[in-house]
Amino acid sequence: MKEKLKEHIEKLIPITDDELSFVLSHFSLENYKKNDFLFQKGEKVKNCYFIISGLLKLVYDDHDGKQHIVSFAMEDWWESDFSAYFSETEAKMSLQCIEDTRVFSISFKNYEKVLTESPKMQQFFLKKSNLGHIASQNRVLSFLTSNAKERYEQLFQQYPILFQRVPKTLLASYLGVSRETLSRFYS
Amino acid sequence: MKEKLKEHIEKLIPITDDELSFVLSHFSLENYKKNDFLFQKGEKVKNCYFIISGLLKLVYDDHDGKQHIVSFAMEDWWESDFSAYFSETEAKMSLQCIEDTRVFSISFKNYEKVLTESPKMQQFFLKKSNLGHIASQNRVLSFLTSNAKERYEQLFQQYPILFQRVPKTLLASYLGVSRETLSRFYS
DNA sequence: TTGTAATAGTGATCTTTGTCACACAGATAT
DNA sequence: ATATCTGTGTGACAAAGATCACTATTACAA
Repeated sequence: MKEKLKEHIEKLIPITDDELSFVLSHFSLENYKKNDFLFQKGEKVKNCYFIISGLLKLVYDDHDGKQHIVSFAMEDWWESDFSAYFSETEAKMSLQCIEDTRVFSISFKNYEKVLTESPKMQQFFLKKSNLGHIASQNRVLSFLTSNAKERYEQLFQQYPILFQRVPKTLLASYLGVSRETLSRFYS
Repeated sequence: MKEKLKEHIEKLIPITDDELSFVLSHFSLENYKKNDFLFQKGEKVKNCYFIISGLLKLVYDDHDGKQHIVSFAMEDWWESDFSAYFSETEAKMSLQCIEDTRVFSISFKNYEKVLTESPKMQQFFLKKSNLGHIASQNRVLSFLTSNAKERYEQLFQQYPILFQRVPKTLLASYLGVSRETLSRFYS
């Protein structure tokens, strides 16, 4: 468990065991069951999560009650409603388990503490944030350059595992296409 | 000019004049004319830019030769092909002036130097990166939840100034809609 | 075990958006 | 001054995708 986070951090920044235990002391280990919410729309978002195992969806509910999946979060991902987390306000999205899930959770206060006391972790979070920004920009790009079928094929190439773990209906609402249209792409 | 960058930084992090001059010594002031490229697809991306005045487009050219606008960059914005900049590789996008433009430019080496020697600037860039990530995610969300006309209206609400400074053809390619369809939205 | 969700596939039809063709105005260069 | 390029609007038609209706299968809870 601790190893998982250590390996994850060391992909970007080398870190000693001492530093790691300092960092870990600011996280708490939490377990959730399928369909549990880590937070819901309208609630204050107190935590950011590192996913140790399991699978989640970050969902936006529009005015018609339709669900839109902003992202799937898997092992080794960080997830939250970052807008709400960093500004300590109410979530406009919900984070819900698709499978039983285990996470390390960090409060905003602790996040700030880790940042100020560990330059390495600040470097780590900066790199991580840059990568997140780039990933979102690439997703924008796929909406600009590709039609629904192409986006489906790109997703299949990038995360084939999702097609085994996630109902097609959810994939559709991640791709921005109706479930019927998605279904016709592979029939 | 220096004032502009100082005010910009201080929106997120207080900074002394000494720190500012240290930071500024790592930037260089550059001027470009309408249609000039700051970098083009395929070139190494050596710099990241803070825009003092003017207007730019970050463009992705697809295999059919169609242009897609990933973002417009205005006064007070930071822009680059961040994926290429941070990994010191070739641009997959181009950055081109829509108007005459004045920027502060910072090389990747200098960026890293500023980060390691100024904790405040590291804080600043972290916050900035988080905001960039959130903005991109919101753009994804608008593709998921809204049709072309709604996206057009959202853009008009958020950046009315663009509609005076940018040809409709470019707005269309930012919104992910054909120029003809865009034209029909307000006629 | 039986009834109820949730998931998935598919035909028919409607709506949105893209593409092609053309006209025209304004800017810019020679 | 005139030719050329850019930007824009619009009609006609084609294509992509959404919606609605119905069916079937599987998973799961009482």
